[in-house]
Amino acid sequence: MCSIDFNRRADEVAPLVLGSILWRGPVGLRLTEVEAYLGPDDPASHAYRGPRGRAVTMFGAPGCLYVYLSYGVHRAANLVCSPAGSASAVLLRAGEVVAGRDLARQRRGWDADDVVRPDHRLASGPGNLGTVLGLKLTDDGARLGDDFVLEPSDTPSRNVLMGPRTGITKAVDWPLRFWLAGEPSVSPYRRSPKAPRVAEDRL
DNA sequence: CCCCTGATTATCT
DNA sequence: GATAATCAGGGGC
Repeated sequence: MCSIDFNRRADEVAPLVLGSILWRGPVGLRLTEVEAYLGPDDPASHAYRGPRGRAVTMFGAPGCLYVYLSYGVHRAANLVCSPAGSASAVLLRAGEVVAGRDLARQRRGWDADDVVRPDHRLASGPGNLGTVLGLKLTDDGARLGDDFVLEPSDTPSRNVLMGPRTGITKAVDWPLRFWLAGEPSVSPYRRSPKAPRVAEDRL
Protein backbone atom coordinates (compact mmCIF):
# COMPACT_ATOMS: atom_id res chain seq x y z
CA MET A 1 0.00 0.00 0.00
CA CYS A 2 1.52 3.26 -1.12
CA SER A 3 0.02 6.55 -0.07
CA ILE A 4 -1.54 8.70 -2.73
CA ASP A 5 0.35 11.66 -4.17
CA PHE A 6 -2.07 14.58 -4.11
CA ASN A 7 0.42 16.80 -5.90
CA ARG A 8 -0.74 15.20 -9.12
CA ARG A 9 -3.71 16.52 -11.03
CA ALA A 10 -7.17 15.34 -10.01
CA ASP A 11 -7.75 13.27 -13.15
CA GLU A 12 -4.68 11.20 -12.25
CA VAL A 13 -5.56 10.95 -8.57
CA ALA A 14 -9.25 10.13 -9.03
CA PRO A 15 -8.93 6.49 -10.18
CA LEU A 16 -6.32 5.83 -7.49
CA VAL A 17 -8.55 6.79 -4.55
CA LEU A 18 -11.27 4.34 -5.57
CA GLY A 19 -11.38 1.44 -3.15
CA SER A 20 -9.62 3.31 -0.36
CA ILE A 21 -11.41 3.97 2.92
CA LEU A 22 -12.15 7.46 4.21
CA TRP A 23 -12.49 7.48 7.98
CA ARG A 24 -14.21 10.16 10.02
CA GLY A 25 -14.51 8.96 13.61
CA PRO A 26 -16.35 5.64 13.72
CA VAL A 27 -17.61 5.90 10.16
CA GLY A 28 -15.55 4.28 7.41
CA LEU A 29 -16.44 4.78 3.76
CA ARG A 30 -14.99 2.74 0.92
CA LEU A 31 -14.98 5.10 -2.04
CA THR A 32 -16.79 3.76 -5.10
CA GLU A 33 -17.48 6.82 -7.29
CA VAL A 34 -15.57 10.09 -7.77
CA GLU A 35 -15.21 12.91 -10.26
CA ALA A 36 -12.22 15.07 -11.20
CA TYR A 37 -12.47 18.86 -11.51
CA LEU A 38 -9.52 20.52 -13.18
CA GLY A 39 -9.50 24.06 -11.79
CA PRO A 40 -8.87 27.05 -14.06
CA ASP A 41 -8.77 24.79 -17.14
CA ASP A 42 -12.22 23.36 -16.46
CA PRO A 43 -15.38 25.45 -16.99
CA ALA A 44 -17.31 23.10 -14.70
CA SER A 45 -14.89 23.60 -11.80
CA HIS A 46 -15.54 25.96 -8.91
CA ALA A 47 -11.94 27.11 -9.40
CA TYR A 48 -12.50 28.12 -13.03
CA ARG A 49 -12.47 31.82 -12.15
CA GLY A 50 -9.46 31.68 -9.91
CA PRO A 51 -8.85 31.64 -6.13
CA ARG A 52 -11.97 33.49 -5.02
CA GLY A 53 -14.71 32.75 -2.54
CA ARG A 54 -15.18 29.10 -1.67
CA ALA A 55 -12.69 28.06 -4.35
CA VAL A 56 -9.75 29.43 -2.33
CA THR A 57 -9.48 26.06 -0.60
CA MET A 58 -8.90 24.35 -3.93
CA PHE A 59 -5.76 26.44 -4.43
CA GLY A 60 -4.43 25.47 -1.01
CA ALA A 61 -2.43 22.49 0.22
CA PRO A 62 -3.06 19.20 -1.59
CA GLY A 63 -4.46 16.42 0.56
CA CYS A 64 -6.92 18.74 2.29
CA LEU A 65 -10.69 18.62 2.18
CA TYR A 66 -12.68 21.08 0.11
CA VAL A 67 -16.24 21.19 1.51
CA TYR A 68 -18.92 23.29 -0.13
CA LEU A 69 -22.64 23.84 0.22
CA SER A 70 -24.53 22.30 -2.68
CA TYR A 71 -27.88 23.69 -3.80
CA GLY A 72 -28.21 25.45 -0.49
CA VAL A 73 -28.91 22.13 1.25
CA HIS A 74 -26.17 19.53 1.05
CA ARG A 75 -22.53 19.44 2.01
CA ALA A 76 -20.18 17.81 -0.48
CA ALA A 77 -16.52 16.86 -0.05
CA ASN A 78 -13.53 16.98 -2.38
CA LEU A 79 -9.92 15.95 -1.97
CA VAL A 80 -7.71 18.86 -3.01
CA CYS A 81 -5.11 17.93 -5.65
CA SER A 82 -2.28 19.68 -7.53
CA PRO A 83 0.51 21.69 -5.81
CA ALA A 84 -0.47 24.67 -3.66
CA GLY A 85 -1.07 27.69 -5.85
CA SER A 86 -2.67 25.58 -8.56
CA ALA A 87 -6.03 23.88 -8.22
CA SER A 88 -7.82 20.65 -8.98
CA ALA A 89 -9.96 18.36 -6.85
CA VAL A 90 -11.63 14.98 -6.63
CA LEU A 91 -15.33 15.16 -5.76
CA LEU A 92 -16.47 12.22 -3.60
CA ARG A 93 -19.73 11.02 -5.12
CA ALA A 94 -20.41 7.66 -3.47
CA GLY A 95 -19.06 5.10 -1.05
CA GLU A 96 -19.86 1.88 0.77
CA VAL A 97 -20.28 2.18 4.53
CA VAL A 98 -17.83 -0.40 5.93
CA ALA A 99 -17.88 0.82 9.55
CA GLY A 100 -20.17 2.87 11.77
CA ARG A 101 -23.36 1.70 10.10
CA ASP A 102 -25.61 2.67 13.02
CA LEU A 103 -24.32 6.24 13.22
CA ALA A 104 -24.49 6.53 9.44
CA ARG A 105 -28.13 5.48 9.38
CA GLN A 106 -28.88 7.80 12.28
CA ARG A 107 -27.36 10.75 10.43
CA ARG A 108 -29.56 9.93 7.43
CA GLY A 109 -32.63 9.70 9.66
CA TRP A 110 -33.13 6.05 8.71
CA ASP A 111 -34.34 3.42 11.18
CA ALA A 112 -31.79 0.65 11.72
CA ASP A 113 -34.22 -1.96 10.42
CA ASP A 114 -35.80 -0.04 7.54
CA VAL A 115 -35.72 -2.55 4.71
CA VAL A 116 -36.84 -0.02 2.10
CA ARG A 117 -33.65 1.95 2.68
CA PRO A 118 -30.72 -0.46 2.26
CA ASP A 119 -27.22 0.28 3.50
CA HIS A 120 -25.76 0.57 0.02
CA ARG A 121 -27.77 3.74 -0.54
CA LEU A 122 -26.50 5.43 2.62
CA ALA A 123 -23.64 7.24 0.90
CA SER A 124 -24.92 7.23 -2.67
CA GLY A 125 -24.51 10.71 -4.15
CA PRO A 126 -22.30 13.59 -2.93
CA GLY A 127 -24.91 15.09 -0.60
CA ASN A 128 -25.73 11.78 1.04
CA LEU A 129 -22.05 10.94 1.41
CA GLY A 130 -21.53 14.25 3.18
CA THR A 131 -24.46 13.60 5.51
CA VAL A 132 -23.12 10.16 6.46
CA LEU A 133 -19.75 11.69 7.33
CA GLY A 134 -21.45 14.40 9.40
CA LEU A 135 -19.80 17.08 7.26
CA LYS A 136 -20.05 20.70 8.29
CA LEU A 137 -18.86 23.75 6.40
CA THR A 138 -16.29 24.22 9.14
CA ASP A 139 -14.65 21.02 7.89
CA ASP A 140 -13.59 22.94 4.80
CA GLY A 141 -9.80 22.93 4.59
CA ALA A 142 -9.37 20.04 7.05
CA ARG A 143 -6.18 18.12 6.52
CA LEU A 144 -6.17 14.37 5.99
CA GLY A 145 -4.51 12.53 8.84
CA ASP A 146 -6.25 14.33 11.68
CA ASP A 147 -10.03 14.28 11.99
CA PHE A 148 -10.29 12.63 8.58
CA VAL A 149 -8.06 9.72 7.57
CA LEU A 150 -7.68 8.17 4.15
CA GLU A 151 -6.64 4.53 4.25
CA PRO A 152 -5.39 3.54 0.78
CA SER A 153 -6.39 0.16 -0.58
CA ASP A 154 -3.59 -2.37 -0.53
CA THR A 155 -4.21 -3.37 -4.12
CA PRO A 156 -5.03 -0.98 -6.97
CA SER A 157 -8.59 -1.41 -8.21
CA ARG A 158 -8.75 -3.27 -11.50
CA ASN A 159 -12.44 -2.71 -12.18
CA VAL A 160 -12.40 1.06 -12.68
CA LEU A 161 -14.73 2.48 -15.32
CA MET A 162 -14.67 6.03 -16.70
CA GLY A 163 -17.31 8.26 -18.25
CA PRO A 164 -18.79 11.79 -18.35
CA ARG A 165 -19.53 13.70 -15.14
CA THR A 166 -23.12 14.08 -13.97
CA GLY A 167 -25.26 17.05 -13.09
CA ILE A 168 -23.17 19.71 -14.81
CA THR A 169 -24.00 22.03 -17.69
CA LYS A 170 -20.49 22.83 -18.99
CA ALA A 171 -17.86 20.48 -20.41
CA VAL A 172 -20.52 17.80 -20.12
CA ASP A 173 -18.69 15.20 -22.19
CA TRP A 174 -15.30 15.27 -20.52
CA PRO A 175 -14.68 11.71 -19.23
CA LEU A 176 -13.72 12.67 -15.68
CA ARG A 177 -16.09 10.46 -13.68
CA PHE A 178 -14.56 7.25 -12.30
CA TRP A 179 -16.34 4.41 -10.53
CA LEU A 180 -15.98 0.77 -9.53
CA ALA A 181 -17.90 -1.65 -11.75
CA GLY A 182 -20.77 -3.47 -10.10
CA GLU A 183 -20.99 -1.36 -6.93
CA PRO A 184 -24.61 -0.79 -5.84
CA SER A 185 -23.76 2.59 -4.26
CA VAL A 186 -22.89 4.02 -7.68
CA SER A 187 -25.86 5.86 -9.10
CA PRO A 188 -26.72 5.53 -12.79
CA TYR A 189 -25.37 8.26 -15.04
CA ARG A 190 -27.75 11.18 -15.42
CA ARG A 191 -27.03 13.92 -17.89
CA SER A 192 -28.18 17.30 -16.66
CA PRO A 193 -31.55 18.23 -18.22
CA LYS A 194 -30.10 21.68 -18.86
CA ALA A 195 -27.00 20.42 -20.62
CA PRO A 196 -26.68 21.36 -24.29
CA ARG A 197 -27.89 18.64 -26.58
CA VAL A 198 -24.79 18.76 -28.74
CA ALA A 199 -21.19 18.78 -27.62
CA GLU A 200 -20.60 22.39 -28.56
CA ASP A 201 -18.59 23.38 -25.53
CA ARG A 202 -15.45 21.38 -26.07
CA LEU A 203 -12.27 23.41 -26.19
C1' DC B 1 -39.31 2.81 -15.58
C1' DC B 2 -39.23 8.19 -16.78
C1' DC B 3 -39.91 13.10 -16.18
C1' DC B 4 -40.90 17.04 -13.26
C1' DT B 5 -40.71 19.99 -9.19
C1' DG B 6 -39.76 22.24 -4.56
C1' DA B 7 -36.46 23.12 -1.02
C1' DT B 8 -32.67 26.43 0.30
C1' DT B 9 -28.49 29.58 0.17
C1' DA B 10 -23.69 30.99 -1.52
C1' DT B 11 -22.06 32.80 -5.48
C1' DC B 12 -22.25 35.02 -9.80
C1' DT B 13 -24.24 38.23 -13.47
C1' DG C 1 -32.38 38.11 -10.21
C1' DA C 2 -30.60 33.52 -11.70
C1' DT C 3 -27.99 29.63 -11.19
C1' DA C 4 -26.07 25.54 -9.04
C1' DA C 5 -20.66 19.51 -8.78
C1' DT C 6 -28.40 17.65 -5.25
C1' DC C 7 -32.13 14.98 -3.28
C1' DA C 8 -36.73 13.20 -2.38
C1' DG C 9 -41.14 12.64 -3.63
C1' DG C 10 -44.92 12.74 -6.84
C1' DG C 11 -47.43 11.62 -11.18
C1' DG C 12 -47.61 9.24 -15.56
C1' DC C 13 -46.68 5.30 -18.65
